[in-house]
Amino acid sequence: MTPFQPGALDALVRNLSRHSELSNEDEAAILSLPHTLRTFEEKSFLLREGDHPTVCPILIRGYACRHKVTGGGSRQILSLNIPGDALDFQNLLVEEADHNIQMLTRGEVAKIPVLEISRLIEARPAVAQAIMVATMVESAMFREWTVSVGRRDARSRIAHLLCEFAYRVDSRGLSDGETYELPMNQEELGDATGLTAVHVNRVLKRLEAEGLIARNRRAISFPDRECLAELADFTPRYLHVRDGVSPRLRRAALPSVRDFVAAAC
Amino acid sequence: MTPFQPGALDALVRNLSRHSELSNEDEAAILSLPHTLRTFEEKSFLLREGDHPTVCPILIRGYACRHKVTGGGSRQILSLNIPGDALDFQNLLVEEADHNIQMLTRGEVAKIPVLEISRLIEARPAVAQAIMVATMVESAMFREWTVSVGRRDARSRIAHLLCEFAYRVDSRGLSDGETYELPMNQEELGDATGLTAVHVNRVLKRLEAEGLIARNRRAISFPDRECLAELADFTPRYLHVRDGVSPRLRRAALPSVRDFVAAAC
DNA sequence: CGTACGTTTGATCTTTCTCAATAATGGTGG
DNA sequence: CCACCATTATTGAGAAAGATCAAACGTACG
Repeated sequence: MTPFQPGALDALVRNLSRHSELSNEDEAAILSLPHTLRTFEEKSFLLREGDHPTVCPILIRGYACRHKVTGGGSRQILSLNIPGDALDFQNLLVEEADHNIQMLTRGEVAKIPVLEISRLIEARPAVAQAIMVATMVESAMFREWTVSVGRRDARSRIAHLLCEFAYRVDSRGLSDGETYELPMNQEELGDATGLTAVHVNRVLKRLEAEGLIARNRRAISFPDRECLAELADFTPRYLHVRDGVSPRLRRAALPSVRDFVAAAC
Repeated sequence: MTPFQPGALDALVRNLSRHSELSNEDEAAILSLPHTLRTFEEKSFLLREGDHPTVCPILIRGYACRHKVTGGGSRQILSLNIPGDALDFQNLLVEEADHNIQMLTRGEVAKIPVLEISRLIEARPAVAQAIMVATMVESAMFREWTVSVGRRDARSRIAHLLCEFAYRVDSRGLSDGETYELPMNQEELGDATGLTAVHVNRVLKRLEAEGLIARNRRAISFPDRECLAELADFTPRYLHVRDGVSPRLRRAALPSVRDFVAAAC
């Protein structure tokens, strides 16, 4: 457990800035938030249903997910978290957490005392607003996730998850825009999409055979991104990114991405 | 359009008080928020994807839902709204709404200027907190909805929707605790649960044959609530109601409800 | 009384699940 | 380096849940 690791919260700033305008002072205030850094192993829980959280964990490195388990024992993954995500704005204000947060891979987490967050919110309205917006955008992602699970077939569902993951990773500057290391196995992909691992496998093989994705172990790339997005019914409006994705991607953007960027200007 | 209807915002206060502690002054401040009242017909849109909302609509009478439509034209209903719900905290801070809000029945809506909400939030921290909490609880409902659609079979899914609806209506004192007028047809029930109307019909008939529900047109009652909740895998923790439901129901509560209430004390 | 809308029912077809077995893959200890 | 183990991926065959298509039946309402 390392206290006050300078630079650890860069990713959080990059995350919040995607949706909101932050001044240099705002950014500096976030970066200097007191926190402790800790490594968590793959599959370790950061929060369990029923807990009452007292610190706010920020994912610095690695990947995590939110999930709930039904009475029958099956699991539904509700969202993926990538570096820079605040993992617990969702539970901060309620008595008991209603879902679990679990690491998908080994990674590092910065924990900020809730009190410090409260202080920052009071001192800096722009930061308060940015946190609210980030939380709302998270809700928007939950909604789109429901649409996928409820109304898209297995192929679109998986394609949609891949598109969203790639888009989010890109918009935070975490990828080369070519290849994405998917932080989960086919079982977990099934739990995320409401399918079985077996069916996930068949769909992935089909997408591969159709030339829509290329795989090497868990690394995935998209030879024809536009076509995949079309099939996935992926429109990034719900991600509410202010300026679209990185310049590199903006050039070669999907039509829907282009529209979105144009509309946002 | 009637301005300043006194008493119209009672329902909002009742809603916010379910999760947060509000002083008499806080409640008075909410009740005296300037607003206009308007009637909306069944199926009319209160908000469309792409809109930028400038007022905050509060549902006073009648029922509404949030939904998204896929590229293929199918609809996924994401949540039901009942009197007292603020319909648009979710979109207030983002540039473009990412989903639609549509009346399920005829009803009345109070529109509060966003500016007035901002003022109130600045003046009364407890109200700000209550609004945040209500928004978080809404997110929790989105998540549970996803679990239903992703991991429960048709029977449990519909049963779950019925349990949640009844519980929410009860906890806001909008029912006699016996019979519930479901504000939607079987097509809409299908769009909410990710099923077809035909299959919804078959499941309803089956639940009826099993004695788990009784129907008269759209009015539904639950002869064996406990058993239905069991089958639905319904645990109201995610609704984060502070003191459980009305005293009447608390007496005859489901085991899960009872546990929840006990835990909350 | 006819029209529109919603419900109900039957027959058939598809998608996805389940069960089961086999093949890769990566890591471990010897 | 190799044998062994656990985990994950892949494939096949059969079953089941739910979708689709089509028609009939009610009921409210103009």
